[in-house]
Amino acid sequence: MSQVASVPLSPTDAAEQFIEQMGLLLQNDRLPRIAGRIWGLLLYEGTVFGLQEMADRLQVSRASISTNARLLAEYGLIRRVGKPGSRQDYYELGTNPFGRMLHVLEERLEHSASAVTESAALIPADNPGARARVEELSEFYARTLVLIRQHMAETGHK
Amino acid sequence: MSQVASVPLSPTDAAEQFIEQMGLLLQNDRLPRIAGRIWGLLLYEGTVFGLQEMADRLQVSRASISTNARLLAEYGLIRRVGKPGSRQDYYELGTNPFGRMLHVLEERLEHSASAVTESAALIPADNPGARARVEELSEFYARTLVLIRQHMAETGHK
DNA sequence: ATGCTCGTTCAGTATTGACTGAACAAACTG
DNA sequence: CAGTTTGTTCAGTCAATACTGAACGAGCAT
Repeated sequence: MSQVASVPLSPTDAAEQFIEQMGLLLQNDRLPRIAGRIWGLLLYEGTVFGLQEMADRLQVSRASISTNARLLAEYGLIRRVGKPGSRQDYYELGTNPFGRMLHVLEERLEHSASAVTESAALIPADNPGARARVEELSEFYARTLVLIRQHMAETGHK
Repeated sequence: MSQVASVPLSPTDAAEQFIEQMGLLLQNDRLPRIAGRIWGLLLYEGTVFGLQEMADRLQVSRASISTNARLLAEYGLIRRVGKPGSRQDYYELGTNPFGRMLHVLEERLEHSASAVTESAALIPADNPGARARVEELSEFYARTLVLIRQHMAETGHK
């Protein structure tokens, strides 16, 4: 008989599963897979990890951890912290990480929106149809952007 | 002196510029660049285009147009139409294309949300901290999903 | 100093996925 | 019928980019 209902896995398996899931999931948002795994690890464990420690745990080169941890810290999803008596770099979850995710989304949308708006401005006046259609797209982006911002304000994910 | 204010380009240049912009922009959403260009072309011109015609205009193989036009039609962003007396495939903008974009976003979010929810269910009960954190992420996705759906309902982009 | 322990950088490799051209099938045309 | 126009499929190529290992540099420890 096969298991139908979802059954808790062994502790490490559940962690692995989640970490890999995050690797794939953040990859959809154009982050390197390793960045997603780091994020998954820190979220799952909820504690501080050293750079070397993460490299071992995720079976990945130190170089990759270094690069991707800095990337995530840049985005504010994680934060670099010090540990007294150690000269290693440690990382932990950032404050309000979900808000930071929305922020990243917001920035991307902004970028897209302004690209479209600029394109619209370049359309010759003798082509009102094209201009109207492109402006409609531009407004669509603008509305979506407003939506995200409202959401951030309302949920405290500012 | 360099041009500071945005000046309308020649008709074809404005089109090219916008089309290429769309190519890059949709690429951010994990669509092939050519799909973005097709979308840009149909949105800009607002008329019906034949498959061969698009291949010529975009300087791209028929094979690519075929594949990517079908992809966009799948997403509902464009629509395949017939033309009396011709056996070519023609394509035009779909109805409510912006709503379809939101729909695609919605589907992706759904997928991510359920992946996270399933992962949470696999976490052993003796690790309540991890489970709580993962569930928080799961709820974050759920909230965002609700937001998108409200937006779709409100703006008529259903 | 000398040797460690770190993190970063960089050149090279590997992987992924987009794009193409050719071959094909189906449906038309004469 | 043979020959054309059309769309699709597929194997192969190309391009982008993630990842690695090695080299390096800075700071510690002894």
